[in-house]
Amino acid sequence: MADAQGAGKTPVEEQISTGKRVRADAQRNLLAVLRAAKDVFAISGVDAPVRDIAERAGVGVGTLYRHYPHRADLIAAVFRQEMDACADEADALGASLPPFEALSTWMRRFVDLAVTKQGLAKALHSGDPAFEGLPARREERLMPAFRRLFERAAASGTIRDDIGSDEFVRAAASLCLSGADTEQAQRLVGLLVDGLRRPEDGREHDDGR
Amino acid sequence: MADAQGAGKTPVEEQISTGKRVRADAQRNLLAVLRAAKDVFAISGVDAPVRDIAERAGVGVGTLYRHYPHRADLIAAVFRQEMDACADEADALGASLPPFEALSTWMRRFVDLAVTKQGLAKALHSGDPAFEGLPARREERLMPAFRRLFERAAASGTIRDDIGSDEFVRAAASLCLSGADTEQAQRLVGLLVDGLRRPEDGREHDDGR
DNA sequence: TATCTTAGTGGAACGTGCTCCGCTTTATAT
DNA sequence: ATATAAAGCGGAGCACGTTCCACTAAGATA
Repeated sequence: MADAQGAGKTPVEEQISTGKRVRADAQRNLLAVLRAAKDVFAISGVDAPVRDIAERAGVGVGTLYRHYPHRADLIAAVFRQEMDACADEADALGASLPPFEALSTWMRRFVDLAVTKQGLAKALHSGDPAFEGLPARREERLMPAFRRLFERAAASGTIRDDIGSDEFVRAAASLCLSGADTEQAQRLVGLLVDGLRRPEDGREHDDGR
Repeated sequence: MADAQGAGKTPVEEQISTGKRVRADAQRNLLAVLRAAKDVFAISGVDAPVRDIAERAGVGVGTLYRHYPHRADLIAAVFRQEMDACADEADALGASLPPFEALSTWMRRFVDLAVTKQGLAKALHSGDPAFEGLPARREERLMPAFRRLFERAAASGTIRDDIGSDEFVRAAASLCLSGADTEQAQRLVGLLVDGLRRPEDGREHDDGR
């Protein structure tokens, strides 16, 4: 049995970190497959034919299987990749936009990710070992990136101070995972974000009913 | 989508009970498929090719799919069938053998069933709606049949009175489901059954260490 | 630069699930 | 008994997953 490399490292990282020689074309192909898979999954869902992915990546199916022996490996790799990208973007937004705008912009990005995850939810809960590392990755990479954005907004005084970052993001996630499509989820989470914004001074609204 | 008929009724029962006309050949084929599936599952596991089952039953794959649109339907039907047969046998044994012998003989039969179920365990816990009715069936048909045997043995005074029927059968089941093969499970449950037998009068063994 | 070694490639080929539809068999009406 | 309707049958055919291995070309060696 091929060892499922799980969600801890990409195959390339794996190979590099274990000191093995990695051919340049192999790296290229790996990346092409990953990108193709991301697209195809988005278009046709995670049950899309392997051949479609291989074709889009411009490689043979054999190559695809070489890198990702099981479909779950590929799904995990794509998802991990997207989580990382989303986390990176949090930092980028934090460095380029004012606190509240960075947060609200990033939340839209997060919704995209979370809605996608919906389709993966069944797979995620299948107990497949390939998915084992994903929750940890979320906690260790995605959530901290989010918290930095949130806390910066909090420190700037532009958001309410009676909502915790964790409960906020959990609420957003549950909106996304409740069966809504992207449009609807964006709208609902948008409400949440608006609600988070601290009212303008002197125009506080009456939340005491 | 064809309606999964679940584990509540066999398709034939379904058709008869809904007053629909059922052709004789359809009934024959249905039974043949069920028997073939039982055999093939036993030989090759529940992932055996559909074609193998159809061939053994002497029907085309189309016929098989007509009766059991999803593999889970077939598995559920086979398993339900076996549970019922096992329950029926409890009553038959109860009517033809002395209390303790009836119980101990039936326990061997039960082990066969339970060990088989091991292979199905993953499928059972997959959440497939086809399996929904099975646990209920076990409680409503198999367990009562067992309890009748057990209580008859208890009433006849041939077994200890400090063990409940439920804990006893649960213990037996857990021995079967712990990864043992049939041989081993039979031996272990045999121990359990021997332990259940009330010691001969005047030759009580010292269980107080 | 020319040669060698072998990691890596790609796609033919095979096994399987599942569908589709022309044909067969059964049951009913006459 | 015969004709008619349709339930049911079976297996060819297609899509897909997965394996296998002859071939290609990247990188090491001299």
